[in-house]
Amino acid sequence: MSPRVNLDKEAILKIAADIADRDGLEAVTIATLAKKLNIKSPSLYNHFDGMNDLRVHMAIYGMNELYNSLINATIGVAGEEAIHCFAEAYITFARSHHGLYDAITQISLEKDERLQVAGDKTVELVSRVLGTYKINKEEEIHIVRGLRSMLHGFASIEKNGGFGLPVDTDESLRNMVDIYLLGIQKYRNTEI
Amino acid sequence: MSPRVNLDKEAILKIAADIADRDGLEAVTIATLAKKLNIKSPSLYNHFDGMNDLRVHMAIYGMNELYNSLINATIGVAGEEAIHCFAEAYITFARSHHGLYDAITQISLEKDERLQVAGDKTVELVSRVLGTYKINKEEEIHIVRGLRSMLHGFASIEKNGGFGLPVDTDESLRNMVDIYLLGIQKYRNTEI
DNA sequence: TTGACAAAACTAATATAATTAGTTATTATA
DNA sequence: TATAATAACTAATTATATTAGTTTTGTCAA
Repeated sequence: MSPRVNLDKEAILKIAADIADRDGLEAVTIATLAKKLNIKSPSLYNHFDGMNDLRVHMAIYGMNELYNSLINATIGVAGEEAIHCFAEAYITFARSHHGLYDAITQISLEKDERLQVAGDKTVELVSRVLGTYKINKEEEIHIVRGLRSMLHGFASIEKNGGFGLPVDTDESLRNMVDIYLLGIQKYRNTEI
Repeated sequence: MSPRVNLDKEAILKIAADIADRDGLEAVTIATLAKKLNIKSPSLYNHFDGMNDLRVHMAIYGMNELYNSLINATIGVAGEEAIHCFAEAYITFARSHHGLYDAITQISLEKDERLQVAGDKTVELVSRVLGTYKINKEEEIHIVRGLRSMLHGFASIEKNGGFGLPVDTDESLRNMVDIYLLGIQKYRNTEI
């Protein structure tokens, strides 16, 4: 009857991400997604175990996309510049992938162990980019957590229109990272 | 027939917040909320203009609750200590109000101007707490944005189980704020 | 080449949510 | 006490997620 559409998970997730980025994450329903794919709602269950499973996979897909952007932005740069590149790429991703970024950040990592794995890659990348700023193992973890917090918080607040004042947000980002890096330097001097 | 329950917005929002904190924000449906209030779903429309309006009001309610906690935590303290108190109170609120915190942070402030107003109070409080660290007007805005980003990002990532490693998160918070404050100091010295 | 099997589509049906329309009861107040 | 506003109600509609059971299609082995 209907010519088999031949979908794979990856293709479906791409479409789902498109809907999310265009119309918001909550616009990705079984119904809208199925319609975009030219199939009926129940057919989606051949590929995903329901809405929950779809959300998990969207998050993993998004994390990998984000990771790729971040890797790309930090190839061939080092030190302070690398960190700024990283930060800029992170925020750029969030800005251009509203819905997918929501998919990444609105999910509890305990829901599925593959989420943890996908997230760990990026955490490790943060750590590598911070290379020269490290002090010791434990301190490194704190510093990585701090940078992740700053970047996610910035992306999230900006997305929701939380930076209302007419002051350039790009400059705020650069300033925030600069201050943090200066802080690490000073912290290191104090420690020794 | 049914004895008039005599609900007011505030009372309803308290119950809604309870459900959100206990079972997650998505568990706050018209149906569950009405049931908790011993009324039928359509009766809720006498108090709120539907789900969207309820979400807006939950966010405003949450912002005010958060603001009160923050005010409370920063009375009678000054300088660096005040900022640490502020940060700790912020994270404590997020930890003990998972669902309500989601209500605050998952809404676009452009949806309703009262959201902007409620948020501005807290932004101004951040600014006051940062008192001594200010440099100039524009710089102040960047610094406030930075601190807000850090705190929200930290709360959000922690809530989703993003800090997986067995390292104390309280220490990470203190460390992050310390480094930021050190950074501001150093930044200020560089500027002059 | 064919036939069987698995994958992936389908239809039909159910449960739950949000919402609207129209009605009834209760409360405050004129 | 009568009335008007408020806030509850029932009934009905639409949309969503999901399940059960069926049909189609493509692949691969005999």
